[in-house]
Amino acid sequence: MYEVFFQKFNQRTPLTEDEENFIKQYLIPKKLRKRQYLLQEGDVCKSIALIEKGSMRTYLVDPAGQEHITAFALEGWTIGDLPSFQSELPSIQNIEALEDCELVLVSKSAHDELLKTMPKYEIYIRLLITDAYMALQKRTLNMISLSLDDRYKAFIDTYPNIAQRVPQHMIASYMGLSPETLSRIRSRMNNSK
Amino acid sequence: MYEVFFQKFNQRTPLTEDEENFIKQYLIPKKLRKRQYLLQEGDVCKSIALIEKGSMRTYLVDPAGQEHITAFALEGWTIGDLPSFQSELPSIQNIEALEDCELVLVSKSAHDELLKTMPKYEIYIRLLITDAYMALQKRTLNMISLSLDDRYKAFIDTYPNIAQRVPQHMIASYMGLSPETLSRIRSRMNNSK
DNA sequence: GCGAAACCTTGATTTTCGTCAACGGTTTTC
DNA sequence: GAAAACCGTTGACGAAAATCAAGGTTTCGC
Repeated sequence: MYEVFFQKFNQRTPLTEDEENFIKQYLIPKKLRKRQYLLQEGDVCKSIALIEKGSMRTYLVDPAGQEHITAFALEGWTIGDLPSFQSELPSIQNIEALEDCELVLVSKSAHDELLKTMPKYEIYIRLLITDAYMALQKRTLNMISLSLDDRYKAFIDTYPNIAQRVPQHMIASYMGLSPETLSRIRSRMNNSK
Repeated sequence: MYEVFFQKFNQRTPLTEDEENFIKQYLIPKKLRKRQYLLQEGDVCKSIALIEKGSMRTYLVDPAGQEHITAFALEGWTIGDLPSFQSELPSIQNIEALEDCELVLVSKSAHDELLKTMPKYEIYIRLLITDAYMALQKRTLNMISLSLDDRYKAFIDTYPNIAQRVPQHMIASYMGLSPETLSRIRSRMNNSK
């Protein structure tokens, strides 16, 4: 239990056994079945979650009622809606399990307490957010500067395991495309090689 | 000198006078004339910069040779290329002064030293990156889910001062549009009200 | 103060992607 | 095990934005 959580933590910020045990007090395990929600729009995001097992998606519903996937997450990734988590205001996003999931939750109060009492946790969080920021920036740069074909290639290269486990129409949604267009990109790529 | 820097710092993490003086040792003032560069692609981003006065842009040149503006920054904002700053590897972005600028630089070594010795600096950086992440996420969500007209309105609402100080073709570039398309959006908006 | 850039707009044409629709194959579900 | 839902592909069409081109205005540099 919590294996992946502490593996990821130690990767960035090595912990003693005592420190691990101290943190464990604050962690809450949670299981979600496929299609269950960790967060629904309108609710406050009360926890950030590390995925021990399974996969999830975050999505947004636009004014026209269309869904747009904004993030995928696999084992070892941390998810949550940061604006809602920070502000304790209702979220506009949804987070749903794509497969049966085992999660480790850190509630807002636990998070605040750990930030206050444990410098290593503060460092860990800073590194986590820094990485998230850089990944998001890379995504934004790709979105702006690459052709569709190259964006799809970049996605496959960066996240080969997502491409395998997630239906294509969701990848299209993540890329901001219609499923038909992604299908055509793929057939274009197959023909030209 | 450093007024804006400490105003922003104190806003998030109040400092005593001694603490301010401690940090001041690490700060380097720098002036840039319009069109001068803080960072050019291929170089390592050696400092993060707070803008005391002036405005800047960050841009990327794509494989086809086209420029894409990825960020604007005004007084009180902090800029730099995080992936390059963190990794000390060459950057793929350029940061250029749009007006004459007065900057406050924190070098990588100063940054690392401050992180190590001063918990309040660590907190400040975490909050800074958290805000940057949330702003970038909001931009990404808008990009994916809104119509062009609404995206432009959202930009104007969020950054009215940028819209005033920056040429429209740069805003078009930031939004990933041709200048002509942005011009037509604007005339559409004027006609319908 | 004058010439040259830079900037914004408008029109005509082309390209690209979304939408609509139909089909076949696979997986779920009861 | 059959019906239903889901999924990916393909074709025809239409809408939206890019591109190309030209003209008019403002700003900048000397």
